[in-house]
Amino acid sequence: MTTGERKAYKREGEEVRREAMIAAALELIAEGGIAAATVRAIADKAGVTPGLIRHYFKAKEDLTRAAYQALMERMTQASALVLDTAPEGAVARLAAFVAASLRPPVVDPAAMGLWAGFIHRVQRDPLLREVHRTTYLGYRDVLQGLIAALPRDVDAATLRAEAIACNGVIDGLWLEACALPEAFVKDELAEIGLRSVGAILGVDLLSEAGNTE
Amino acid sequence: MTTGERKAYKREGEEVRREAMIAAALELIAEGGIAAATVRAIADKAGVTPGLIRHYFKAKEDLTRAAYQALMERMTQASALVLDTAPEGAVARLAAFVAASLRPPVVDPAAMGLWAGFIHRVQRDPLLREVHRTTYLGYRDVLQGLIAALPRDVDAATLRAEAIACNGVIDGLWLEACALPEAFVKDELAEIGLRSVGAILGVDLLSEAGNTE
DNA sequence: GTAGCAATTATGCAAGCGTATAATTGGATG
DNA sequence: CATCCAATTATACGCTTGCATAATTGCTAC
Repeated sequence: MTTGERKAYKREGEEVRREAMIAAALELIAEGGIAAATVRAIADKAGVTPGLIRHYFKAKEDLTRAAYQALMERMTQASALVLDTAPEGAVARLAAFVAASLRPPVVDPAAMGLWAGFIHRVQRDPLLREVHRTTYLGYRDVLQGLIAALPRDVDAATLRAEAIACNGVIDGLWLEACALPEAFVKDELAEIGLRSVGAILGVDLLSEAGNTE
Repeated sequence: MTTGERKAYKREGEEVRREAMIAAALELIAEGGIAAATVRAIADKAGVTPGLIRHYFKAKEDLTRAAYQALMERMTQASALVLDTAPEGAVARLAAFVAASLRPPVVDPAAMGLWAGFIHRVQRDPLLREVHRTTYLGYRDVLQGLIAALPRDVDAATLRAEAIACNGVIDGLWLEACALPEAFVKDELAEIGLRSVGAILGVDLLSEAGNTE
């Protein structure tokens, strides 16, 4: 049976298909690296045929760009989401934000592999570079806003330097938690992050965020 | 002229050829990403023919592993080198080490792209993973040794946490300096790094390292 | 010098890649 | 229920890839 029959299919809106292809590409890259995200594999995982990818994306590079943008949006949204349900008080909000950035699901080896896979292209493709720049500065601005709300008195230049420094701590610890998760005990890095950011800013974040689930 | 003539060559020792191939692979990955490091391109850059690669490396994966190990050794050696010519005094030595890690040539977009290109394989290949683990912990041990030499009184657990935190700051700032060099003015990140590490440890590193070349 | 072996080059292959183009078909429209 | 177009599938092409294997050649020992 089923000899030479054409595949049955259902028509979908453009948005649905594009998102399915982007999701499929990200999954494949996470699982097997950039090399695994071939047009055929993406089509397969998205439930379509390779030709359709070309129909929605002029070239594979365009799909790659869209996937990177989607990844960055997903990552920053996950961090910012914590603020919606965060307690009141500047110190507590900052603590919640820092801790959330250093715990699952933000800490996720797959996400780091994904992110790393794009870096080389980001360095060379101006469009990807702009996405990266915007995302990074946006994240830092949120952090800087949280720092500015602290009950302290600092000038603008100091504030900027503090935001860069805290962002650096968070990124660095995030990286290590993702890259070598078994080298640390649970929540060790979140605690270290709170202590370090607190030390940089001259604020006690640890007692305020003792049990943020 | 030169029709169908076989390539003239010179015999070399095994070590020479292996190193040439590894160097060629790293250069290609830095320039064009993992995908650019094909067997043919590597052979070309190393001045040999593709077949010779197979002669010295059972499979391309073996060459990849050797290249990663070489990269990691190169990166950590560059950081540790500063300590040989560093001034005396625990505070000054630590300051020199931190500052060196956040300035060229350690801060180098190409090196970061190279490092990122390997991450996915590191996460999956146990041999690469072990190389990563050893390198990371080795670097952190050096840092922890510098911190331990400070004129302070802390217990072992605190020392470990401090080393992790400082390593995180350095890594995070290194990452940002490499990824978005134009977003910071010269030496801005080195200064921020010194201030942050100093704040975490309760030591003033800035005045001690004002003009470290 | 010449014999011999390891180092090196040359050639070929099967598989997979991205892309182009042509043939179909689902589903709204009248 | 026939029409029609966009959405989708199918097929094919030219290239590149990693790898295997066979043919050569530079060097060294005698």
